[in-house]
Amino acid sequence: MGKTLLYVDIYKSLKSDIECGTISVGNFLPSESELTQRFSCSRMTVRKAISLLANDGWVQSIRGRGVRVIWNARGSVKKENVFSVEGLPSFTESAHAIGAVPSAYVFLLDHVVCTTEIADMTGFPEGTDLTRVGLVRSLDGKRMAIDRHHFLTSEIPGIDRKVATSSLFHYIEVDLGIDIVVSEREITVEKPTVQDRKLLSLEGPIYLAVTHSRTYDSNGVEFEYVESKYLPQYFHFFDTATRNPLP
Amino acid sequence: MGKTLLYVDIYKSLKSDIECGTISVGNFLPSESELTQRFSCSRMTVRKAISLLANDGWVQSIRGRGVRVIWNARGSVKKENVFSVEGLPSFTESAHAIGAVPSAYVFLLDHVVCTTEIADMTGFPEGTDLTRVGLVRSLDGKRMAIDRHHFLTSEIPGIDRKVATSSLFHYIEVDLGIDIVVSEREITVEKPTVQDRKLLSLEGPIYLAVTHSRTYDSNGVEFEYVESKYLPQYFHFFDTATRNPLP
DNA sequence: CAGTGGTCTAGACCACAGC
DNA sequence: CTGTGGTCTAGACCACTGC
Repeated sequence: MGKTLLYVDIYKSLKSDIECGTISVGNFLPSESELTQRFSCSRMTVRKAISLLANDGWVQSIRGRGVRVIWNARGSVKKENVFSVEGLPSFTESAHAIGAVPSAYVFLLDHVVCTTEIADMTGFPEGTDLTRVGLVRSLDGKRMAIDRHHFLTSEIPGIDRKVATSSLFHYIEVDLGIDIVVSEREITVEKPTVQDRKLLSLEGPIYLAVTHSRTYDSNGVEFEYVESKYLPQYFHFFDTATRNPLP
Repeated sequence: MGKTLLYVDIYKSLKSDIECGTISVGNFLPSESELTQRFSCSRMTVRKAISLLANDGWVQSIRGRGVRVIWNARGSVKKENVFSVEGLPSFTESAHAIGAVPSAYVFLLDHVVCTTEIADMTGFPEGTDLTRVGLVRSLDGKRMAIDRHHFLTSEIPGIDRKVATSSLFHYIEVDLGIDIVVSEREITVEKPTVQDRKLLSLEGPIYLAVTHSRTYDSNGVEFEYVESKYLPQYFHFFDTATRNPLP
């Protein structure tokens, strides 16, 4: 399946060296010229691989010195019992990563026509048909999050209870053959609504971690808008930021 | 200061076209070959500029078709009265961006030697001298966040109450001439401690949005570890994620 | 089919760090 | 001074899109 992209090979090789400790934190990667020889490729290909590592927060390039491996938060938290919200893994993938058994309960599944109000919120064109899916996510039987999806029905047709309960990501990526390419996400902290309280059996005062995101396929079409609300103890988000690009 | 980097010029030019609506959401940028002619440069330089736009979440490349402008959350919230936690702006910069008057109260300023426990938390080497700074941040006189900094004293010496109260970022970047390059950040939602409650005058049950981050300079040295706790109504975080690089 | 972006090569000059 | 990464050129072939 996997076409062998040269820079992906190099990326994986270097990342593996870092994860295994062959190159430890604070030390430098082999120089670009050394890597071009080792992999028999051009310098640009090596640099592409290194830029992937840098974007992931594994390394930092220092002009005149080399490329240094830096501390990476993901490594140290990996095996703890927290549900990590990072990159674009599916709920099921994230659950398996921490050895928990995921399940889902469908509390909503219907169709609506996109109104002006919904269009403002979701970014979908007015008048289009949207599939709404409401899910309560559980880990090892304990309810921990609510997902409220809006799907563009023309792109993601045929969602039923069975699909919604198993894995929406799997259905979209494998069954429909759609590439999930990019997602914009906004994180806030809000009080639960009355419905939230019922769905998660919340009692007393509490706040939820809320994410709103829009997902695009490889054709640049937005096909999903989703609001997720997490119980605070299950919410963990990692980010790597850079301060520079535009002076 | 402003060396003219070609790809930064192209980046700014295209970004300006998008922000002004010259190229609106859903439409395509000029093709790479057209841009190479317009800017009299090689294709790689154009692609570098486009990759910056893509990393910022402005556009999405679609093979065989072009580069499409996509909806961008930052644009629609820009002028609202929310304090945006995004990229690596300083507190003062973010405050000015929404037209609010920032202020700070120093509740802690001392030195400690890095113990094993602190080293685990912050990532600093054991035995080094650390400068601790505790701040309560206010917007227009209303307390909204707590910052607890640990600075590597050897890299960031001379922090006093005056520096801490005005702008730490300005002191580090301008006065000390240190480039802030990259920062790793973790976001969670937690209950306030007793001290948090006193500092923010909190009453009743509430949760805070918490970020932990490590900041590195251009030499790859971690010089700052900071925990920030925000009142929920002031916390907004934006992120663009991609699902691909490593199959 | 022509046009697009994705990958890749083989060079070049520069700014900077360390000796 | 050498070696490093940062920028940039001028090509090439490929996979994919739309006509």
